[in-house]
Amino acid sequence: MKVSRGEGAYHASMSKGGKGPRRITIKDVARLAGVSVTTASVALRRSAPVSERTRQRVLEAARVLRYHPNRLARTLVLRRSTLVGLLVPDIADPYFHEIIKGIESALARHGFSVVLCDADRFAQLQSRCLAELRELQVWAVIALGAEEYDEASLGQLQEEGVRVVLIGRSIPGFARIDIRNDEAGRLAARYLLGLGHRRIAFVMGPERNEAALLRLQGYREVLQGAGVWDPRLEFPGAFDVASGYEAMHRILALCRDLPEEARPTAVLACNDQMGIGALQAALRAGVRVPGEMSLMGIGGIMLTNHVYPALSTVALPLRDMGYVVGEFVCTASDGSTRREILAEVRVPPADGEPAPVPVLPLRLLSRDSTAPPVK
Amino acid sequence: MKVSRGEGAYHASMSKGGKGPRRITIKDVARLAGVSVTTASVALRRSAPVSERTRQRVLEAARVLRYHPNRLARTLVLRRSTLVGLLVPDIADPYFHEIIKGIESALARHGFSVVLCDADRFAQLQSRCLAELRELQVWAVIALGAEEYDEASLGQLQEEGVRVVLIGRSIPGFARIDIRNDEAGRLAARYLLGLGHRRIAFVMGPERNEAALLRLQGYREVLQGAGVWDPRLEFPGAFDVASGYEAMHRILALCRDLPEEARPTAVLACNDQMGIGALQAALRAGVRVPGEMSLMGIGGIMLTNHVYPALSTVALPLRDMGYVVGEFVCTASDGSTRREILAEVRVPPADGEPAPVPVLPLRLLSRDSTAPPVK
DNA sequence: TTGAAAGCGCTAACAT
DNA sequence: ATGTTAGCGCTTTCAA
Repeated sequence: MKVSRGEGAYHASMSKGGKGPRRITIKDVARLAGVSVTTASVALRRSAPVSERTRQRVLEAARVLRYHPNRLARTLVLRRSTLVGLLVPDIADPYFHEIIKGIESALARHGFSVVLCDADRFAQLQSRCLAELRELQVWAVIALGAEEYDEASLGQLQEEGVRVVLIGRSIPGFARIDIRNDEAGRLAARYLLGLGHRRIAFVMGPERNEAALLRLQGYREVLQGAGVWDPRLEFPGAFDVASGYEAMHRILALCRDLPEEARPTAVLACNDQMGIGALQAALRAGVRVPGEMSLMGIGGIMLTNHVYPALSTVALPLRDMGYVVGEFVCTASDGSTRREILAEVRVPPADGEPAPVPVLPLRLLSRDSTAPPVK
Repeated sequence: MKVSRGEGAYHASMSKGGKGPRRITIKDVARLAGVSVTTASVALRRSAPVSERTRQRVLEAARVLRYHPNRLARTLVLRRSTLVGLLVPDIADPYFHEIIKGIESALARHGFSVVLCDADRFAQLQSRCLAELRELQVWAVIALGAEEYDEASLGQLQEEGVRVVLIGRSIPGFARIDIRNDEAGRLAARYLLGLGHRRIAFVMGPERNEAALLRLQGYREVLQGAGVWDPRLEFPGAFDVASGYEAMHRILALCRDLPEEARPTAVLACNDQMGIGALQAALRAGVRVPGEMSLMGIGGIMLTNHVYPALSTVALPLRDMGYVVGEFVCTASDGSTRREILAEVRVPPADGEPAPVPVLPLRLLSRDSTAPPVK
């Protein structure tokens, strides 16, 4: 069980751990540097004054031994974890990628690590994931875009001091950060209107999805404002490509039943995935895009640029938002945990505290799938 | 905020932790059940015989208190982590999604959690990620598809007893699991040949990417076997959509310089992303697909089904492979760590031990982007 | 069958 | 400036 300068350290290690060499601990560093464990710790962490000479000795020992601190042990004693749980309904959903990257880069800057939980669209798995994260003593949980949350588990976590942040859905009592979804809907609708379209169909998102509802609301507002809203032009969808495909089928079917002037000339999909599905359905049906029909999505995922014709869309500041979330999780003090942050708009000063809300602009990407309607 | 019958337990907690309620520990459970910590532990883990009555009492207490064990503490004392590091060059790359899902489901079955490290294509970040994972005392590291690995860090990790598994690249001394990339190349080439194509261009992957090289090799073999291989029809690429786009531009330029009969009639991209880029470039250039040019990819990512026309491809058993990797990491005993596993083919019996290699078949997906060449 | 004690790797009082 | 002691939450000897 002795270690230090390595002669036989390897040998001794075999005794306890069972298999594999024991890892280097701060004890080894201390021994090699000829100081106490405390001094080694202090020298390494600069948490108290140490003579420069000893500090160098300790650092040198750590270098030689390739010492890396055991973060689990540190967490245990400090009662401050560096693990953050990321709950995502489907890692394959491109909508989350930029967000995750943003989150990761913020967390990395602060020395946090990400535990990934792909809940795989199952509500039941979500509870298990949350239990797992609790066992791992995570510092925070960031929950992405699920329609349904296990509020009880989430609540318990928060009770226990874990920061919980929701994206894409708000539940009273929980912090939430999101982009301005309603504004995205408005922006897209205004753009289509500006192009000259009057009959603009909408492919909706999942019924219980708040982000989807907000985008729909934005669309409605603008169309109503222009006096061209028609509820019959709103079609159900579920955020996935297939449902966009189906929706477009229904839209085309409707077109056949309608007189020329009553047909929609543009389709706004509540997200890019559905926009891409719709595009595919239109092309397959022989509909020219944007010649006969303009199509657009919301989101700005890379994919929209990789279809032909490239899909117009509203680019959401997903990565920046992710970054904000990461920063929030790392820096928020306990009191401010229950506030909402909406990018793009400064939240009303909730409790006098200066709102830590960066402005994350939405960008309209006018590409090849949209054009003025043929008269 | 109070903890069941918590006579005073809660109170005591506020003293140390600083902020937030203390989490329930096994001590609390023991106290409530009126037994020692040891007995509580034993009852919970069934690690030794306990009277049924006490066991029930402990279980009940744990239930009431909503006790969840601290996995970090357990790891510390048991010297057996439940964390597995996942090193991925780019979480947004769809190629990894199914693999990750497979890995996750296997790991979850065994009670392991995933620490995600998005190395973001930077070799330098990779070292930091690896250091981070070591600090987290991960049980294993699964490294996905990087061209370049920090072999030193990886090696040290393995020295320390961490299981290291590589996907998409082999380094001597490390375990590796992958699909049969060469076979995928062969399968695609044979299919195109079978369709009647004789001049088949190939868009290559990154030069140092082993999976890419193997696919290229399979393609060459088949074409050479048929006596139709032409090195001038091999174009550089980098696995991303943009490089597929560019490659197709070059191919089309070549077509203009070539006499009718010497022009390629099909393009095989080394992965789906480049196939999609090539498709886009072709469509944009007014080339009919598959009328004038057949296009296909390798991989079988969802995306191929969401472009128009749907891209033919070779579906790789990515999810299954991921699952195999996960299982491997959880179950492998130390001795077998340095073996290679290739799906689809039984590895040569390395050391007499029965090869734990499932057969994961490749599937050719013949879709709308490929057709016989026009004569 | 149960409990007391020791210790995993680390850090923070509190001495010295 | 440095070392001693205690303890984070847990499990496992080893006694009782």
